[in-house]
Amino acid sequence: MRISKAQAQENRDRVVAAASGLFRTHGFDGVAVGDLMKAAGFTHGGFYNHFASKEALAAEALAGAWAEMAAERSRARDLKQLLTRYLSRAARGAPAKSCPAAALAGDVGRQPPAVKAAFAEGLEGMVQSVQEGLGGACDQDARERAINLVTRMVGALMLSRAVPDDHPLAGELLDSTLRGALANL
Amino acid sequence: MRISKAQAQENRDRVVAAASGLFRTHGFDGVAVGDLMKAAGFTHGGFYNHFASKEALAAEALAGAWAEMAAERSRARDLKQLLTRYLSRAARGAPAKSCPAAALAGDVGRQPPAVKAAFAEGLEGMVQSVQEGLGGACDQDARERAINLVTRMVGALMLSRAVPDDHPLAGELLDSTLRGALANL
DNA sequence: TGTACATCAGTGAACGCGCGTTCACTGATGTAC
DNA sequence: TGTACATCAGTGAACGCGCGTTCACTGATGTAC
Repeated sequence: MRISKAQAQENRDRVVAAASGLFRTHGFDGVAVGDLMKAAGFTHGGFYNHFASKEALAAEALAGAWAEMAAERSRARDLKQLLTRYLSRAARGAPAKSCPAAALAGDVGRQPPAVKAAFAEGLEGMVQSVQEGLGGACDQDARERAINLVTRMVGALMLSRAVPDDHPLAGELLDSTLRGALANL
Repeated sequence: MRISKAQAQENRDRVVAAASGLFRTHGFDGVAVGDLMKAAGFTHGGFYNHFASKEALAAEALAGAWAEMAAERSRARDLKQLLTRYLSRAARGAPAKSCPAAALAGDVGRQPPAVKAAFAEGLEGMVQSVQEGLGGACDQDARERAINLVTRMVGALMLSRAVPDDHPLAGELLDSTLRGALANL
């Protein structure tokens, strides 16, 4: 049952979107090709009509997740609002919709070069947009400050998720990092 | 071919030690029970004489990795030396021997409670020993500063590993974070 | 514009493979007498 | 202290299962005339 080219493209996009969320929630190895296709509303067999491999989709889904994040960053009023949202309980509990770095950096470290490259590109975009939020200065110092902010954000969110929900550190990591980061703006 | 109790305990320790390194390098899902036993010099069948499940070993190996890290922390002259080593190229390239948080925080976020609890305990120890390194103050402010330092360290090392080896960010994340952290001591 | 045929997105069964775990077995160790 | 037997750490084959990927098939879409 062949469908129109436009429909096929839309279906493909649906798979990438589903993968973008599922990978962030369960990790690359925690989601099977069949799960991805089912989440998009299809059966697993058609997967290879669209993607060369699961790995190829991983790189694409990662890029898509970064694009989502970039859009959300540009919707933030200022850096303070961005940080407050980033280091929130809501973000901690919704990895599917939040930062790819905090959700997948560990996994990506063990992925093939294509995935690492997609990750690096998105991360570079995050650093640059944080740097812009810092006031627009483009010198070396501003970039260093941006990188310092990014490493704190990602580290705190990731560590908070690694700790049991009811452990004191779960909230403390978010709150202390937010306070510390805001104080340094 | 039964062996002595002392020997059995030593063998068990060898498996935990091997797991501690392999898990940090390849992630929990990246190492099979057979790989672990082979690395310790055994065949896979005997695994369940020592451990209830792979998950049980994961929690134990994580605790072991944290103990290793704690020992290394106490060998450092001061916080400056600790940070310099933590955020080094050598540490980036040797996950098997370096911080469990930077190597496994992502994985742990998707592991069962027992593993998360072991992780949290080790992380709390890291926070406390960094706080001690900050000068011994025990007030709330000192703890917050310690947490801010820990999130930066872990975030930077993890992100650096997620980026291709030859990408500018790989070194930049380590260097900028180190400079920024040292400036804030 | 209408017709005949090639294309190809989606289906679901099937593939080989590696995984975590179980099991019968071995034989030196530990123990009861 | 010596003997007989139970224990159990380690072996390697086997288990069921889920994975990524392949394949023959379907039938509406796209295209050539």
